[in-house]
Amino acid sequence: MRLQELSEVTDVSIPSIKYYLREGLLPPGAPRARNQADYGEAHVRRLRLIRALIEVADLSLASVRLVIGVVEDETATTHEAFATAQDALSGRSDERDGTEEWLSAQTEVQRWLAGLAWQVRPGTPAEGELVDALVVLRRFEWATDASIFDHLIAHTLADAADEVATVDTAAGRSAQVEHVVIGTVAFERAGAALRRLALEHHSALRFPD
Amino acid sequence: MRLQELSEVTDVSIPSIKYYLREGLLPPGAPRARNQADYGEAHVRRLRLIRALIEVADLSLASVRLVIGVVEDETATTHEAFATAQDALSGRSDERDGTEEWLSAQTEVQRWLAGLAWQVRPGTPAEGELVDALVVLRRFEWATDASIFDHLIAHTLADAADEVATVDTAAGRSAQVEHVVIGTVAFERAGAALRRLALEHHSALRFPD
DNA sequence: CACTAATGGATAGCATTACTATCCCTCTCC
DNA sequence: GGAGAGGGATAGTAATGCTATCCATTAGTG
Repeated sequence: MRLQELSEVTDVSIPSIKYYLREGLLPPGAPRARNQADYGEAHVRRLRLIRALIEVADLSLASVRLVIGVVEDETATTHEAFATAQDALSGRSDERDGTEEWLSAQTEVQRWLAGLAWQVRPGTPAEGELVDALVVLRRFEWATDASIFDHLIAHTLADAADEVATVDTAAGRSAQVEHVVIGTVAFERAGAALRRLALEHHSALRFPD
Repeated sequence: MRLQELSEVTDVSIPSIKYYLREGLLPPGAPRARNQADYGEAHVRRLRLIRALIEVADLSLASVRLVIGVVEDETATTHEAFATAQDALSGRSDERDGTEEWLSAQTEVQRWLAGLAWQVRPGTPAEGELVDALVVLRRFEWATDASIFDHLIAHTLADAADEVATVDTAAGRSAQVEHVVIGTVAFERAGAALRRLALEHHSALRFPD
């Protein structure tokens, strides 16, 4: 497959593909000659992964690079790879951490998480996102402690179990990581969208006017 | 309250506040004199809303402007205001719409949504986000139809009902919209974070190594 | 009443991100 | 043997979200 065909199949412009090649997000094609390269299914898949991360997960190219790094790393254990990928998918910057207000919320979130006894690393970006959410809920007098999140636990845990169960143990590490990444990204977006539709539905029921 | 104090209380720099004033996101303070203005609680709240939308919901200032427009509009009905706010919170661009692949997924999503019989407007950004998610799931052979989202319905609907129930009917329109906006933003972020932590937990259980 | 410092208003500059465009020369393939 | 695709390099660009500087005014401070 030549560059132009790759561009047509994936609906990504040639300059963009060249840019991704320059940035090392897309591996170079097999050099058929000094200036003629051959691209295959792997390149199509990689481009689709990049576009999904940019368009659906709203990641920066820097975060996309991290995710791809995990996908390409065949040395880490399966669990390590999944955990690192989840971190990269967050796209969170830690600029807000460290204020008194933030640290107070962090202490509360950590206390609450400890009560769940989940096997998660402390200090992950996901923990930081929970803290961000609690800070906002506190500022607007929605909540004071993290028990406001209690009702999310049951179904979230069940969903996650189902999603982890779909991982094909016979597949290679890269395919497994890619599978989990796509699942995370797509269901996160779908869940948020469905949540907003459900809010609209219930608002229609409660406020018919 | 003077500009500097407002800046200190909200932890937003003076140039940023001036910028928000220029952009009309923050209403001007009460002019105590030709070049001295007085800011109050409403300005603190508004700045917190802006920062929450930027930092937690990752909205652009253009989308923040839309949300604020809804918050300030006292003429719309409660339900109209909520629905419009949900649209603004999406931050989705419709650049991807219209390809054959996308339209096919859209047809499927609309068919599936019709089966739910929810009272939602067709063509909302949230519907577009569901379509985006389905397109990705199809590309990576995760799913072919929207029934992959079935398991999300029950708890999403229950969560939304709870959230709508917390709206204080005695409060003013602006306070109600602000309440719903903050709830949507914070729980969306918290739900996604908790989902990633639950994935890590279940990955640890299934792949202990 | 003098003086430091903040204010509103205006305008310009800047850093980052994600491309996009242009050259230029090589090499392929019909 | 000539059109055209390819690689490599470099430069340009559009949008976003501030940040900096200047200015004349004026408010508190002693």
